[in-house]
Amino acid sequence: MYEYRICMSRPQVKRQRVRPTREESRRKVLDAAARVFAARGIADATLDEVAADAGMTKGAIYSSFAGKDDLVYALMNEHIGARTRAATARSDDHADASDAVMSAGAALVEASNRDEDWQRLFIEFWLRAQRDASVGAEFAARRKLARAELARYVAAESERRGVTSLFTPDELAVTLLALSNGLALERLTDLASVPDDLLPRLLERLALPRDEDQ
Amino acid sequence: MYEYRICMSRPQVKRQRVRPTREESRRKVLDAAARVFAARGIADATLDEVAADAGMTKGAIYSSFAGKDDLVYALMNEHIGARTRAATARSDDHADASDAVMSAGAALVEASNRDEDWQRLFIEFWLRAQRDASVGAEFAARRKLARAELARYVAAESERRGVTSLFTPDELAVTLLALSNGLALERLTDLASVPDDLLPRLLERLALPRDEDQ
DNA sequence: ATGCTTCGATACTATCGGGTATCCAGTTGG
DNA sequence: CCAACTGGATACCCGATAGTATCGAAGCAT
Repeated sequence: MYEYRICMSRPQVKRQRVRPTREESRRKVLDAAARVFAARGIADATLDEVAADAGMTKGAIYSSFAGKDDLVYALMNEHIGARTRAATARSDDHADASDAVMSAGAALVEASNRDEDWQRLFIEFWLRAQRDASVGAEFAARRKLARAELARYVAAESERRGVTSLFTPDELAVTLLALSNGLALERLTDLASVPDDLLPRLLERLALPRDEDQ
Repeated sequence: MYEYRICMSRPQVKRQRVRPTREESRRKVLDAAARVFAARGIADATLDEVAADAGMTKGAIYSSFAGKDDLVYALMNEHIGARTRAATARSDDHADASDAVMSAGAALVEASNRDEDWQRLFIEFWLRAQRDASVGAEFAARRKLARAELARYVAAESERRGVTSLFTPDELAVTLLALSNGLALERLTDLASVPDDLLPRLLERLALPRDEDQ
């Protein structure tokens, strides 16, 4: 139980840290913020709550972040980054184009249903972006990137499979984002209003070409 | 210029009111609230601002409303009622089903683009409904009614025209709502991301049957 | 070791905004 | 014309919360 050696000779891992590094604290604060914001909403959550959830005090937050805004911003950047990465790195091992679209749609629905909290948070952040010009500009820029990336993916896939939709890749990309958010809005209002297979079926209808070319 | 008669004999319209009736005040407050909430958001707007915009003081608001919540609620009820009425009373004088869908979609886009403020307000109210259970229940109930009405309309139209979509009227209804909101979200983030003809074209593709029945 | 730096806790301030108590003046009924 | 009533103005309260000043303690470098 007693680690005499640590006291008697210089241990190889220096000595046990008592104070966490700034990065550790920053992480804890961010994680706590994610939880508290999700549970209570950004506007209603207080820094004291976030700090308490992180097992610290407000002082710790102000030590690592410029203020509440900065914290929110950092959190959103992280989340959006992660989501983008997850969305781009999906496998596509379906021979049939229809199957591929359906399964991609199903995966999207599942992901979206899994963290409803984040959906709400996203909407709240969107609202914030609408009211605050500087946040809005940054938000729009990031969103544009996400759209472009999605459009590129759609274009590559349809090229590869040799199918052409009625809609351009850009149009499909923005439609996908819109449907994803719009259906989530309805679903969070009333679970029963949006069947799980709706989005996949919509995507299939939209992404695939007419059966008979007109 | 001088209305002697009014002073010399009892006028038929009693005497000119100096103090407005409660209904008049209520109206002025509601109108002011619509403006101020639209401009600054519900959460950020203060009752003092609303009162000032109405040319009154906070006391007047508390004389006609139980509090800020009550005011917000009354305003939303009015707005949603008006919107629903406007949506249901639309004419349909297109022989071709495709034309009909496209023009209905175009009208919807135009209406949605016209009052962006209200779109934002709607989203903010949605968020409020998400956080507050009692508001949420009421909101969900109203939304359900709107969906059902829309679905009934879709069903009647497709019956009349003898076309059957891949999707049920209920599915089309919720999809329409979702697309409308989702695309508005994207458009308010970045005007250029959503061309005006996108929604009509999407609706046409979704509402009309396959060209060749599979 | 020693002194300088940094992290974070504590305690405080400032501000803001919803809500309320009170009072005055316009209205209405008799 | 007077008395009772009521809508609205004024001034206040009070809770909440973002932000800050300060200080002790932990760590790091020489």
